Amino acid sequence: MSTAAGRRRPATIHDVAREAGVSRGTVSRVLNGGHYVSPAAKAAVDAAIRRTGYVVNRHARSLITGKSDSVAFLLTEPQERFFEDPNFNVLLRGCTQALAAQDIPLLLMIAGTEDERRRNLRYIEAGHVDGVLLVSSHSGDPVVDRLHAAGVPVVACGKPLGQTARIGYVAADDRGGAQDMVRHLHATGRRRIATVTGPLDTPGGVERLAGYRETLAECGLPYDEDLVATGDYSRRGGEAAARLLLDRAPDLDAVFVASDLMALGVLDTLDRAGRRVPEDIAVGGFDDSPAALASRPSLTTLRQPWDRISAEMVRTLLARIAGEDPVTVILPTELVRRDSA
Amino acid sequence: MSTAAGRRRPATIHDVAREAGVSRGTVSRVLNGGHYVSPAAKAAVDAAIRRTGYVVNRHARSLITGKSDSVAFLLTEPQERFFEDPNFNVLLRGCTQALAAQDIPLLLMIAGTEDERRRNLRYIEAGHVDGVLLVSSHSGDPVVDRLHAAGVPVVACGKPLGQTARIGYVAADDRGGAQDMVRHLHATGRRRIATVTGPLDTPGGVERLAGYRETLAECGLPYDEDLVATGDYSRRGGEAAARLLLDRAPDLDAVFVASDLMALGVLDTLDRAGRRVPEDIAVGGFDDSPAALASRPSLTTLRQPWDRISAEMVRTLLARIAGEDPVTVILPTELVRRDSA
DNA sequence: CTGAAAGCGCTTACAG
DNA sequence: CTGAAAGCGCTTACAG
Repeated sequence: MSTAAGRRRPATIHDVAREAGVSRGTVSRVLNGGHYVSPAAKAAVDAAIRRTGYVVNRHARSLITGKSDSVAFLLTEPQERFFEDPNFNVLLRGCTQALAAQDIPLLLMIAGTEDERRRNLRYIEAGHVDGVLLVSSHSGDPVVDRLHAAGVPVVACGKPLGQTARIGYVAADDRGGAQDMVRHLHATGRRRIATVTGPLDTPGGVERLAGYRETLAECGLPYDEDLVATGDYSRRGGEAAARLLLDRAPDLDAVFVASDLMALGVLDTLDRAGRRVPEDIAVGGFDDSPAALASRPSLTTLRQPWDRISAEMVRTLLARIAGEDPVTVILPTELVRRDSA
Repeated sequence: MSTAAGRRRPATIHDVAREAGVSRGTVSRVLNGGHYVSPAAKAAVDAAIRRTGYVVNRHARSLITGKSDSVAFLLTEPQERFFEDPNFNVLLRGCTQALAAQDIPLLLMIAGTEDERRRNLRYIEAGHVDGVLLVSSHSGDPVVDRLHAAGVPVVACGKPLGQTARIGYVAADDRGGAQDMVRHLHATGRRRIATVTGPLDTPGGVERLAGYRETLAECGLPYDEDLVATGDYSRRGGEAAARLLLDRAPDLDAVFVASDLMALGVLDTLDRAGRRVPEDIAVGGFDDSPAALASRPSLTTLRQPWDRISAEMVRTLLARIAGEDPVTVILPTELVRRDSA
């Protein structure tokens, strides 16, 4: 086939038509589902396609259909955090592969700077992609509104906060996960259960705190503000929050931390304070990141179903592109028991 | 502008021409560099573009130019390893951003399975991208030959081993980095310096070992096979290699490990064996991954210039697409001194 | 410097 | 079921 050096002029629909002895319209019909085509014609075209090694020219197709048959994966600032998050890789890989199964390429777009954001929005608003998989942690991110205003199908990863526009999203069950963890801590005898939350302008911050609070009530435990500290999803933030908690409530016997990374910081602080985990204080994380396994003690945590999240994002985006209404998908998390609680 | 719901029919070159009072050919000339256009005409067209919000239809352009103005980032199996590698993120992000600066979208392609490989190759060979940024750790990867045979411009990350085809690549100076580390170990008084290599069918495996060996000679130290163990870039592989080394050469006083991840395994083994780092045994890694900072003791290691690697990959690929010959770029690493050596 | 025209490779009503 | 034809939005020699 492709023996000679350099690129050969690729076969066109015209070559296939000549080879098969039919018109170009018939070839096109075979390419697009084979409706209104006789079995004989279809067979001839299929054979001709094989002989000529024909592959459709997507640019020509897109020019006339007005669709690009491609999808953007758009990461808005601050992307650094995501690029350090191993879960992000799982998400990106999952989306790429789910799209590839439908022969849809994924365009990776990073809107870290203002300039990049302008560029990417211009590209998307020009109709160069059929839809957008959006990863944005930014509450009230203007990108969401811009995309919505442009009429571009969008599916977000996680609930977009502070949005008026109704856009579809796929998220893990943050609240349910938090409930599972607090129930577990309670069931193993803990009664002074503290929490380190995520930033309260993120879904994970708000929802996991809500789940914590609800389960406390369910277990007949009082809600005590001294047991609640706000973190920023960083390891250092976890350290500081744990110091604050230890200071305000030295008698605490468990901490539910809204992310594994922060939980590592909590472990550091507890270690320095001479508190043993889990003997004195149980620690539960969230994410089931690789660090959860590597830490000492290994972390009891909640696994987010990133593989299912990516699959659902792609599925619902394609449905949206096909004209369906935006939907919300909430996927369950799974409690992973290790040594810390 | 884009107020109403849904997508508006976007402006075409025709609209711009009418608005500016010139022909479509003139608009096109302005779009493509403004050569052979009078200042007055150019000004009129620029104004019309601004008024109409015109954005070029890339499909139409590509159809006629035969170029896609897009580039693939192709990851061949086993991709899992790369997706766990934080350096991979830096590389991917760097490539995306360097391309974005030229308004060239990056198509992310993962060829993990045979099916995915077929799909991606078909897409690329059909001429749907102008070039490929290739990340392949596989010695003798057939993808390289296929791409070369198809005449698609390619730039690889790291030296492609076992290839007859001459393709361009960008790599860190593995050998020089290894030399720096061994010199450092020697300069700090170590005389029984062992090494844990990477797999010997990878450039990092081969080159870092070569650098180790050369520097031993340079320092007047004998090359002793008992001091060389082969790893597989995994933490467990590092553990096992260290046990082997300790067994064969209990008097060793330093280990140069060809990756940080393996170095963590080495630290585990040394810890269990009761050897103190760095007092009894110095340990040097390679990569400067986040784990290098998090480990105890923190790891002395070699930083790979991933930001420069990505920039050079994009630069040389674009040059190659423009018709230049393939080139090789070797970028220096940097010794990062921390606590382990 | 500029316009008119051809043509890139496809899809899709429109007749038959 | 099938062919002929129009047209998607652009670029690029070709005349002027």
